Amino acid sequence: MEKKLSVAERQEVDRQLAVLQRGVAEILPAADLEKKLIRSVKTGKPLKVKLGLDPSAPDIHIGHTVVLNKLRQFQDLGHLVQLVIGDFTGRIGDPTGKSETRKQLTEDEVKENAQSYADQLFLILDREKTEIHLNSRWLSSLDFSAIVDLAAKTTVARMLERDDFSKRYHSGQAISVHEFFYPLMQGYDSVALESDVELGGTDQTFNLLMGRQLQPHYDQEEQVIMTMPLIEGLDGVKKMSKSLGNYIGIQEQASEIYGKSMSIPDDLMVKYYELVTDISLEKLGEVKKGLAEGTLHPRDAKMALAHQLTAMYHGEAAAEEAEAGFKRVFQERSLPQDIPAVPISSADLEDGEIWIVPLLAKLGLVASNGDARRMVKQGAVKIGEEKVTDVDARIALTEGMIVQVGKRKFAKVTMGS
RNA sequence: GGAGGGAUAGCGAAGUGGCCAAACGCAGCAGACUGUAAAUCUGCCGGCUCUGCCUUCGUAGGUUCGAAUCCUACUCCCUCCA
Repeated sequence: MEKKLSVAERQEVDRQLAVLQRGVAEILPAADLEKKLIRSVKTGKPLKVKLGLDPSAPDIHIGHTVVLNKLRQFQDLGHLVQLVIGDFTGRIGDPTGKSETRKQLTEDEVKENAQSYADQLFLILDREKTEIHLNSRWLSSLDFSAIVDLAAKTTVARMLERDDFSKRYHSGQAISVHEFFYPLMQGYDSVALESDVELGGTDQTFNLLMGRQLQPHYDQEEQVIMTMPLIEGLDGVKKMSKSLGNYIGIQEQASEIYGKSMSIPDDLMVKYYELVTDISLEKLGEVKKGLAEGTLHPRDAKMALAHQLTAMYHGEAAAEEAEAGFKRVFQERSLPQDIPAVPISSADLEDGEIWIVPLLAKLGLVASNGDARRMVKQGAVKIGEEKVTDVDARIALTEGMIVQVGKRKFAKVTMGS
C-alpha cells in the first residue's frame, strides 16, 4: 500500500478532482480516478489521457469541444493527452449510430486530415502536452493469431450488450462480424498506449469500457472512463454533428459563430453555457438563477453566450464586431456592413433593365428561378428600401444597388462589362 | 445453396394502371408576430420562357390511348432456412 499523503498532496488531489468532475456525465469507476490522481501527485508522473478521433471528419465543431475542454483541463493540471487518429479503425467504419460504409482513406489523406486536426485542436489544447498517434501503427501489424487472441478476450453476449448492436439484433437487422472488431480495436489502442484515462461522449461508453476490459489481459492497470454529455445542435433536438448540418464549427467566421449561437432554442442555453464555454461555476449559477427568476432576459443571456463563444475562438474584438453586426441586421433591421458585391454583365440588360427573376439568380440570392419567383410572391424581396412583389417586374439597375432576399441574404450590384 | 422482402423527392414514409410533380412527417426557405436567426401561426418547398410546358418514383427495355403502379432482364440492399 502507498505511503500516506501529506496535507498538501491531499489538497492537490482534491483540487484536481473538483476541476475534473465538473460537467462530466459519468466517471467509471470514480474511485479509480482518485486512486490514479493520488499516485500521479505522489510520483509527479502525469496521467495519460486518451481521446480517439475519427479520421474522416477533421472539422471540429463546438460539440467536440465538450470533450476537448475537459482534456485541456487535464493538461492544465499537468497531465498528458494522447490523441489517437483512427486511421486504421476508419477503414472498418464505426457501427455507432447509422452504419454507412466509409470510404477508405489514402495515406496522404490521413496525413492531411491529421494536420488539419492538429491545426484546429491546438486552438484548445496545449501543444506541449499532447501526443498524436495513428492507430495503424500498432493495429496494422497484428497478425491473425494476435487478432484471434484479442477477440478471445470478450464474448458475443458482451458485444450484444452494446445498445445499437442489441437493437439491431432484436429488430432483425444485420450485424457484420467485423463490426465487433471496432470496439476491440479502440480498446487495443488503450493497451498500446497504456492509457490511464479515456474520454469520449456518452455514446462511446461501450467502446471505452472495452479498453478497460482488455488492459488487464495485457498486464496493465485498467483505464478510467470519463464520458461527457452529448450536446444538441442548433435544432435543439439532435446531437450536434456535421452530417446533420446543425453545428457551429470552431473555424467558422466570427459572425457565423455569433449568429448560429443566437439561433439555438432558449432551452439549450444553460447547457451550452455549462459545456462549451469556460465561465466560472458562480457565473453559471447566476445565469441559471436569472433565467429562472425572470430577472435576466433570455435574449440578453443568449447574446452573452454568443459573445462568449465568439470571443473564445476569435478574440474579444471580433466578438464585439459580430455582436454589433447582429444588432444592426436583426434588431435594427438595417443593412450589414459587408455586403458581397456581385457584378452583373451589361449583356444581361435590356435598355438598362433586367427582369427580377434572373437578377436574383445571378446575384446568387436564390437557388433557382422558381425559387426567385417564390421569394418575390412571398414578399421577401427588397431592392433598396422598396419591396418588390411583382414577378414580372423589370429592374433598372444602378451601380451599388442593394438587393435583399429574406432577412439574411444581401447583394450589392456592380456593373460588369 | 434455397425461400422471401425491399429500392419513391434532402431524409423518413404513403401510393399498387388515369384525379400523381406524387399524401404525411422532419429538415429547409419565406411571411406575420416577437424577446433573437427562440417559441407560435401561415405559406412555400423538382426545373422552366410558370394559368402552361418539361424531366423525376433503383437501371435498361416492353405492354398500354395512358405506368411510380403491369411484364422482362439487370444492379444494389435486407431477412429467414441450410
